Amino acid sequence: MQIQTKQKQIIVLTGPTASGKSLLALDIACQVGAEIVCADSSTVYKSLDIGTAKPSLHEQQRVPHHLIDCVDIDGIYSVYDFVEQAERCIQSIWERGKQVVLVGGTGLFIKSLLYKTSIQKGSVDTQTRLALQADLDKFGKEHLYKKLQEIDLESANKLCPNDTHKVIRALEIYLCTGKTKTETMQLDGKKKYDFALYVLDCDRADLYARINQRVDKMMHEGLLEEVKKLYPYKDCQSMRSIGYKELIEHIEGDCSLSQAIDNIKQHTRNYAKRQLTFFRHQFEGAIFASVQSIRQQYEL
RNA sequence: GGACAGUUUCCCGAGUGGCCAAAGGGAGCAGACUGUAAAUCUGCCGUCUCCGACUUCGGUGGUUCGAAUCCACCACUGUCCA
Repeated sequence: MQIQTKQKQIIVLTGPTASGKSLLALDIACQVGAEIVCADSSTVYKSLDIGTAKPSLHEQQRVPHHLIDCVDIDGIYSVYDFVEQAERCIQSIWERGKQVVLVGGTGLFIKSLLYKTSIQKGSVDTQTRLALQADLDKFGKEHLYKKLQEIDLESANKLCPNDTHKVIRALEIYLCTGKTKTETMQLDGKKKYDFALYVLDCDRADLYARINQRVDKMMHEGLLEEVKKLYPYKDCQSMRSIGYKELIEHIEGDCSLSQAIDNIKQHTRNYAKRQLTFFRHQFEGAIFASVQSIRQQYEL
């Protein structure tokens, strides 16, 4: 028996890593007859399997999953790519008369997909970015920050000179489009889809314990072997994911295996906390709920 | 049994008479977030009736106007010699 939901309302399931999103998504998708779209910046990569807790092939057979394994390990992927692909996926799922369950822990991806944003082609350019990076190395972060203050004081005020990452991006937007970041962002904010957004929430101590256990489980499943195999790609964007960069350090002899494992656990916990902060403040109307209560709601 | 070395705030670790509630890092908590986001960055972080007060630097006494810093003894830890 399937419960009745609005076909074009997207069920969004997010929450910190290891909160049980994937399994819940699977069950809900079965229950309402939906397909799953993943909003996860790591599972998009091929070959990153164990460390990203990617749904197994068996699970992927139960319900069609989209946006998993869609980039090569040495490829680059950005929010722009995600939004573009996700929009297409959603469209085709709807055309098949199915509902969409959007699951994932990458808050920025979800936000950019669900709300109107000025993310568009042409505001990014590797050459420009490299040049800005060179400026940073040569003249220092204060110099870059001053430059941003001159062209876009509003953006500069929101940033800290130390956040060179974002200062560079703001300058890049201006250099590529002739418009400031503040100008390009003016039209943003409206909802693009009808959706119900759930944030899986649980006791912090429980979550941290779950994370530790999951890392141990990944090691048992052969994470180290996976990383060893991918070692030649160690400098790729994909390999900066938690679980991979730490084991690379160990393989290169910078730390013991147990130290590397501890680091993975630590970084995952730190990440989970950051995710929670993002969910709390970036989504209006998000429903914070336990896995239990959501299961009840969907009669699982 | 003897010789050194050490004991600092949750952890690591600086500090060797006043400028020390005590550098720095980590953890923790809170926050920011539009094309690297599993990224990048910020704030708080002994207690309080919080522009001031109070209690801390293994323990107990002592020297001093003043001690985490000097002295004595005790406790524990580490290395070395027996």
